[in-house]
Amino acid sequence: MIDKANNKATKNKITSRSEDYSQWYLDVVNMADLAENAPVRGCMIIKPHGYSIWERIQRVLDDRFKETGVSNVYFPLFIPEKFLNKEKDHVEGFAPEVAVVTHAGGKKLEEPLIVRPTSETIMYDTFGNWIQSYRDLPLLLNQWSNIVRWELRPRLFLRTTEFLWQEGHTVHETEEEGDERARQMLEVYRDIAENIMAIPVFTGVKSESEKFAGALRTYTIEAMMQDGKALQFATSHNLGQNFSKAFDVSFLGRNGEKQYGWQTRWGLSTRAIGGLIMTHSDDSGLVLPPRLAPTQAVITTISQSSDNEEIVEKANEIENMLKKESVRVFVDKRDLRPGEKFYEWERKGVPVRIELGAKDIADNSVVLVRRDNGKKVKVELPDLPKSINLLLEEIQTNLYNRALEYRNAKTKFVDNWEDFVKAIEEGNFVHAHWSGEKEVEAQIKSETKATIRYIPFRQEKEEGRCVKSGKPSLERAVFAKAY
RNA sequence: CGGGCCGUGGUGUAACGGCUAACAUACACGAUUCGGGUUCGUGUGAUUCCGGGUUCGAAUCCCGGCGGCCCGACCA
Repeated sequence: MIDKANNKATKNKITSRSEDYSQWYLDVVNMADLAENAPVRGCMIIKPHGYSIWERIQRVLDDRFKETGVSNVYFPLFIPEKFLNKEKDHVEGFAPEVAVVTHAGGKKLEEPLIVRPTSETIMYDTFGNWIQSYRDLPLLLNQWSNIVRWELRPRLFLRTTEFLWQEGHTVHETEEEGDERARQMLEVYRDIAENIMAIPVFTGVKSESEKFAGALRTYTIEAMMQDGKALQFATSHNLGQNFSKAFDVSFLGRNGEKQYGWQTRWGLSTRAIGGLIMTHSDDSGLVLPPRLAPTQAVITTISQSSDNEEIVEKANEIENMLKKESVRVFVDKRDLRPGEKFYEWERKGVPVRIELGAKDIADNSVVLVRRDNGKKVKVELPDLPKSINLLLEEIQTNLYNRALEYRNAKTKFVDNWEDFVKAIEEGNFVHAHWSGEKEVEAQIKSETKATIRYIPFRQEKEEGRCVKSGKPSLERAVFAKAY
């Protein structure tokens, strides 16, 4: 059963430039069929480091959310079907992919329940009751949950039928305040992506046809994967009053009159893990940036039965020494051949390996090996805490710079159709003038598979002509083939 | 729902219409070894997806079914 599930995952690929990652990431992640004979793929994250990468992301994000005044809540998994129907764009966007519960308790339900594909409807139905006055605002909430979307084509990590995410929902008194919040949260995501996950991202606005179902505006951060395709890493939506009017999220304003709230919604999902893998990993396995890694350093003992006890004791000593320095460290004292242990921790992406054997004990030192470039360095034991912290930061910076360099090389400005097609073909972020027309956008998509990833926030006004239609344009949109 | 490819031990593959369906890996036992996946031996494990047909003879060819994967529409 397990093997069968693994096999399916193996065929559902995530790739780097040259390799299929399937073989090794199964150590970190396991795919499970949630139901026999159903095209369902969930994504189960096992915990080789004591806790998962997703939990690390949760911790880091939660801290940021709290800093901005957001509280956590949890709403039900099942949503009465009628709720979904209240907002027109929203229902049109999600209806095709919701899973519906029609039977329960051995009986047919009078009103079907849907398994949440997102929680706007059930939350906003409640928000109306919670908010009475402008004094109740802003309402700043976040929910960590799983959701289900019956996509036609699931893809490991990037588009699984069930996935984990965080969805933030806020209500504000004014349009300006709402928009500011939407942009603020986008900035939080950018910060996490770049400074914690070492993934350089671009920020901007989605085009009309790419925006969230029911949103006024969708802000996005986009990353470049090693295969030249773009990945929408996270989004933040300014919902305007679309939902507040549909669900009566209203309050008595300062002027004594009834007003509708201005809402935002922002989310980041387990897709981010897919982005992480596809940004940094190499053919030997996962590569985790130190600030994110659940385990930052692993001490591998190299021993024979005669000196094993002494070496393990030393390893524990070093472990305690590093824990005092807040290094997340694990001791691998298993009696295996060294090579076997080395390969295993490499595959799991631990940033630094600390090798400890008889030779090291003899001269009171250890050997540090970097995951990002494989370089080895011998360190005197007293210098270890300082060296390892420096090394972890160096790896973090190196990973970011490496990804940034790659992305820069994969970002092009073009001004005619021929160059556009070529640049898309080669897998680039392509800055090009666009007439702003939906039809042209659709035509470009059908001819090249490229979609508008974002329209940059700040750009010089520049006169140009749409690469496809030739019509005048004042700004560039950024196109790419995307996941 | 359309287009393409494919179904062989647990897994990954091989086998011209012809020998007991082969190899690798995994697993079990024993020995050996330990600063980059030690080595050797022994062993367990397949009605070649299902049903029919052609043939002296089918994993292989034909028909039907079932199932899977990839590409497209949908999408965090």
